[in-house]
Amino acid sequence: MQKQLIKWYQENKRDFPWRKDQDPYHIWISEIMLQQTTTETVIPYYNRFLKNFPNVEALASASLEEVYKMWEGLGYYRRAKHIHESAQIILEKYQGVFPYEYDAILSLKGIGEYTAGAISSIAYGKQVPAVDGNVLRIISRYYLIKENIAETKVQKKIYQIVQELILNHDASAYNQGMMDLGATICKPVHPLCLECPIQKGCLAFKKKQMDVLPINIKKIKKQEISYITGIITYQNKYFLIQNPPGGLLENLYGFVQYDVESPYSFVSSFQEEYQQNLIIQAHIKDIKHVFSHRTWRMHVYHFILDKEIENMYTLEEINQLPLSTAHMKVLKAYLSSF
DNA sequence: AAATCGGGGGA
DNA sequence: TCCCCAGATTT
Repeated sequence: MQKQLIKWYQENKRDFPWRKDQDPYHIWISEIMLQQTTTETVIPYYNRFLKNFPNVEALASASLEEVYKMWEGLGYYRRAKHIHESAQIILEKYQGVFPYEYDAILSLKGIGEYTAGAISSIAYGKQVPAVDGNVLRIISRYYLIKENIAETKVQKKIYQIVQELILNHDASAYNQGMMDLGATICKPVHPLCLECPIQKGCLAFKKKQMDVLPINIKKIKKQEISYITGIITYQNKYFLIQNPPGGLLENLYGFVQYDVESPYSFVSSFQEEYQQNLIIQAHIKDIKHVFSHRTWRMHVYHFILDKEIENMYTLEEINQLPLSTAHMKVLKAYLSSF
């Protein structure tokens, strides 16, 4: 099936800004952004990022906060920290040249087996698999693998299969072809088998099992947290905190919120933490924000301080700070409440 | 092996 | 509501 897939890819490949050349820096940035993120979402972020940080040196010499700002809204913010850290490693350890060896690439921060394979094959033409969600799904269907693709054991098996498939073939075209096939033809639901270039050898199509494969069972329990979220102002300034490293939305800025029931409890909690008194001004809005593993219910209130304290910012200053999407919603709700 | 880490879009 | 998306890292 390799030849049909590669031929199909060469004739039908999608046009993306990161497919204009094979510069490893470009491939790297795109692959990091594309982790668990759709291509349509990435395109504007990619273009803006390269405009601001055109090469490794520019990225390495930027501040972490500037990189976070470019990442604002894209999610999985550790990627921004890792990409910045890796740029500095490339500068110091590899004289600013993106490493060529697979193991060196894999050892960079934020690069796992998939991303190392994608960069190695696309930028350098190496014979390495790049097994992502698309490949797991396509191979599972093609070979009628009725095992749970969420299991490491099954993923290793599929990696081996792909490794043999790409021997003596164009791995770059194969890997990218699988991604395009998965996105446009061999989709998770309602695959377009009649248009598929590798339909002939596909066992799932032959056995009419394409709608039940792949089997992908992962248990995720989503907890729901209810917050009072405080927009705390004094005159034209807003009180913001920076999230501590290691946790959710690390290093991003946001409003204070406590896991309490009422705005009165919020005032008490704030008094205890910051030794400052607050006046409850108004209820703004209730906002629901869903993450992959938890849900926030934010009951947004406006509070007023009786003087200016540390960590207060004007709207102009906030524009320069990276905020999470959740708290960007909070700010917009407040500004549109007048 | 399971948990953690964002946000958006489709059905 | 549930699932998925060019996954990686920590526990």
